[in-house]
Amino acid sequence: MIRILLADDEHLIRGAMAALLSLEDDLEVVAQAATGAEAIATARVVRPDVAVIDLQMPDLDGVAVAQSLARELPTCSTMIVTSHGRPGHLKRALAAGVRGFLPKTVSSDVLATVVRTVHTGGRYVDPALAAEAISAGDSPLTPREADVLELALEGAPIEEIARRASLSPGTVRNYLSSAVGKTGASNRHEAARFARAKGWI
Amino acid sequence: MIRILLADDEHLIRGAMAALLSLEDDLEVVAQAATGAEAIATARVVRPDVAVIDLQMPDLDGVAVAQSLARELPTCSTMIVTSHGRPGHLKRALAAGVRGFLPKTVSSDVLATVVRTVHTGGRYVDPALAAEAISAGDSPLTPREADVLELALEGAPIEEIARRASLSPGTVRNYLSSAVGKTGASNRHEAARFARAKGWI
DNA sequence: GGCAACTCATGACATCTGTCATGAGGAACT
DNA sequence: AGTTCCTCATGACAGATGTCATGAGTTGCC
Repeated sequence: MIRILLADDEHLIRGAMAALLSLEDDLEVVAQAATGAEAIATARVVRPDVAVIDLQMPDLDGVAVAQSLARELPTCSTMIVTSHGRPGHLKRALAAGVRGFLPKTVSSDVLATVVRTVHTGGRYVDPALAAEAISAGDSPLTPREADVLELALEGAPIEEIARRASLSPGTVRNYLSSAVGKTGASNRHEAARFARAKGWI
Repeated sequence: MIRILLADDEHLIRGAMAALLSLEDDLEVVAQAATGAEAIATARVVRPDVAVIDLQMPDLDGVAVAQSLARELPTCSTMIVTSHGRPGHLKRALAAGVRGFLPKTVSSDVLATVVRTVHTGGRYVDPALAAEAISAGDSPLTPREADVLELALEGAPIEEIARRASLSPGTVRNYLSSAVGKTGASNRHEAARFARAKGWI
């Protein structure tokens, strides 16, 4: 019997996935959590075999949870399910020791199969997401460029970005100009959206 | 027995919700669809009592589906479930004749209850979403301002917005300037994000 | 008919942004 | 020690953008 921890902030989906997994004879959902913090706390107590974590949760993001779990419970395999598969997340997730990475568009059969796969030490990444990640390539942005571009995401004026990054406005413009060049965009807003889509920020 | 059509592009969630609803004695999921078009086509054939539609789907948006269903199958009550509850959608949905509007954070009990409620002619809107919609208020934007602002969402330069809206660049700047003033933003990108958050575009 | 609101446009002006040249300082690698 | 890259900064310039005044044409309402 594989003991599973399920974490997703959407009750409906969490409950539904629990119902699905419980239909399998060899799977058992032993705990559920609605936030990242709750997931970690619960995992410490119930020590599940496999943790199925939603990528986007109100507090901690799924990858952060995976990182904690990998450190605290090495025997627990973590897999992530997500609605919006952005390439950058996959890369971060694998680096955090995640063993499975799936979009929520997969069927329940696949979900159950992957739970078994990661439990026996295997890995599974959704082929479509993997292809996307490969085609997205590595980020050409320097760390600082990425920082600044991220602050530009919400549409703030340069003045504010400079304050929030503790940089001079001129420097901010230089980084943004460089980022715009690297992304092929025609202004920082387009560049920011592009970089976000590629998972670079 | 209430006959239900379920539409959601995420297999996992659709299958899971179907499993949950089927646990109820008086509910029966008679059809499932992964896209808006598919949902409409299927509904024409199976003529369900209640349609449970996801708001965001690859082709048609949930509200558009609801509109078609209301016209073609007046006996079928439509309800919408969604992950990201933006105020504007709720307003549009109610205008389209949707009888139930829920975030996916609700429990399965609530889902089943609401299915029964809309089937008997009642209405149900999640209280939190309703509150949000009220606090968002009515859009102060004129239709054209909203159009132009929407084109500005992706960060395109004015030149391109003008082409896509078939307007002169000067006119586009006027509309955007007006929209920026009304939203209290400091540039069109911030204004666009703000308006989107309020559900105005 | 008169009024108000919306749509579309032009021109002028100030400011904001994007681009480029340039340079100092630090870290990493050979 | 030399090279390369990143970080941070300044100054200058052109072009993009935001703001304002103004006006013509349309529609809907009283």
